[in-house]
Amino acid sequence: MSAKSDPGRSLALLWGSHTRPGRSGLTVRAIVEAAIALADAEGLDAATMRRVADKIGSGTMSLYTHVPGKTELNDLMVDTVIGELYTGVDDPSGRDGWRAGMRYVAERNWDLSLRHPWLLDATGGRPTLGPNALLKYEAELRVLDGIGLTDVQMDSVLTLVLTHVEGVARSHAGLARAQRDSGLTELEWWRATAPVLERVMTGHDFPLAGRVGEASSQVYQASADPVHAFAFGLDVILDGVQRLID
Amino acid sequence: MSAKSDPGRSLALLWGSHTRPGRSGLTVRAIVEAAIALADAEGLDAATMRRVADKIGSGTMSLYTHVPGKTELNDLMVDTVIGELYTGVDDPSGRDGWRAGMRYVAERNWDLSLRHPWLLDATGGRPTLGPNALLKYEAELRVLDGIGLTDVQMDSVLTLVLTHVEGVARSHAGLARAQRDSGLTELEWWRATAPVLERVMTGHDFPLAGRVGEASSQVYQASADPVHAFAFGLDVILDGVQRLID
DNA sequence: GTCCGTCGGCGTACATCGTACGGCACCCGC
DNA sequence: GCGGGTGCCGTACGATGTACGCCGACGGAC
Repeated sequence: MSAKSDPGRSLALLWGSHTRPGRSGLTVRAIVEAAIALADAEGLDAATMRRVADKIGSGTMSLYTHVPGKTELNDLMVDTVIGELYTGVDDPSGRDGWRAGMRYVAERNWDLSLRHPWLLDATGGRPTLGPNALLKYEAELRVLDGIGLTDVQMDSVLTLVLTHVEGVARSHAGLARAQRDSGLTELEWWRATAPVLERVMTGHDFPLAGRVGEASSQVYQASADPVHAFAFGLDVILDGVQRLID
Repeated sequence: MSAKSDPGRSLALLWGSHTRPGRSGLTVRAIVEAAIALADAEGLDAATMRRVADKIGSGTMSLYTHVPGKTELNDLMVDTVIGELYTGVDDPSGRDGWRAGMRYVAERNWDLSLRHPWLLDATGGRPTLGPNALLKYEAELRVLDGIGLTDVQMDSVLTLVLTHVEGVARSHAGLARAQRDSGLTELEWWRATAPVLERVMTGHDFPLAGRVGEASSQVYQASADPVHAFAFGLDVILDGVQRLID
């Protein structure tokens, strides 16, 4: 791993032209798209420099001519898929009221995370100030503009909703990944776990955990239900925001 | 990496005795504690099998006599630090009302994530049904028992609050990590980034993003403020829960 | 007391990762 | 036509988790 870290260069790359080819036709765009395809199909771990290069038909080290390193490639991947969010669909602010607008924002972000689960692993750390990320911020803020919130409150509300979506989406992705890695569905895993858990828990007493856990897993048919958590949490949060506005 | 995955064995390990020594005095407890110390000091990436073994004074492969693999060691680390949550302090349900109780739960979890930032990277996937995790679930549910929520609602509310805390804690940890890795403080990074961003953004127009982003970063003195997000979000969520109860 | 099977401890080896380094060959300006 | 810069890329290094198999020390049977 390199110790370098040049914010200026990263930013310039994010905003620059990705279609200017080198001698063999290699472009930044092609590299990023190959990496995204790999990550979509097999997870972020599969988006290896070697495998990306193979997919493109170039030598591994040739990638470094166009991209400083893995970190910057990740940033490019992130900003690229963020571009999918509101292109070809309605602007979030075109909805009827801030509540419907925020719900729409949440749903679009949720869908994006389902389509690209690796997004959650690739973000974190400093924000990715690419063009599409800024476009997204702008579009989402429009929903909250002019409804009686201060500027800081607008940012806080948006952050709150997005943090919620990210959290439940991460939970969803984690479960899906566990299922893929272990080869066990949620139900199979529970069937293998429950009896051992029962045996090992004898002597201890968890009345509430037992009662509530049982009720929940009965309803969810699983150990957790991110889809339900998404909807429930969004409702509660929007109710709280309502109260903030009044 | 091995392809194995034995829920039964993992559970048994979590609940079993960690103090039974092998021939050279090596115990599961010692291994786990060394790994935690490493992760606390230098991040989860530093908790390598080789480095853990070195710290203990044993051969690398000897660890595998006591622990099936890295995954299971992570689970053990997680359940162990979860044990810190409510030991030696008040039970969350001893508070005055569910609201103060939930606030306490959120704060304890937030503190834990600050003390052990790697926790956020080590969880995810299926839940870690260790003894301390169950104790935590039980203790936290007590806060919400008998206030007019159904069992499923109790689980949903708790999940919502914990998801929020996890999200903002992850944001905090990400910023701290970026600062450590890049050697740039938040302010230094912004000073290096802002001018380039300004230059590259000419021609585009982000009126709201500019206005709101400026106002926020002025108040936070940074690109984001997880501490503020924690408090703000918690208030909003608890207001929403209040409404759910009424 | 002796012997032997079992099992804890661990050295070596392998596939995989990101990437530093340096050589080769092409292409553009003179 | 030719010299220098630059795109391309093969090789090599230090990590990682862990499979495999050897060694040597215990514990029970006689």
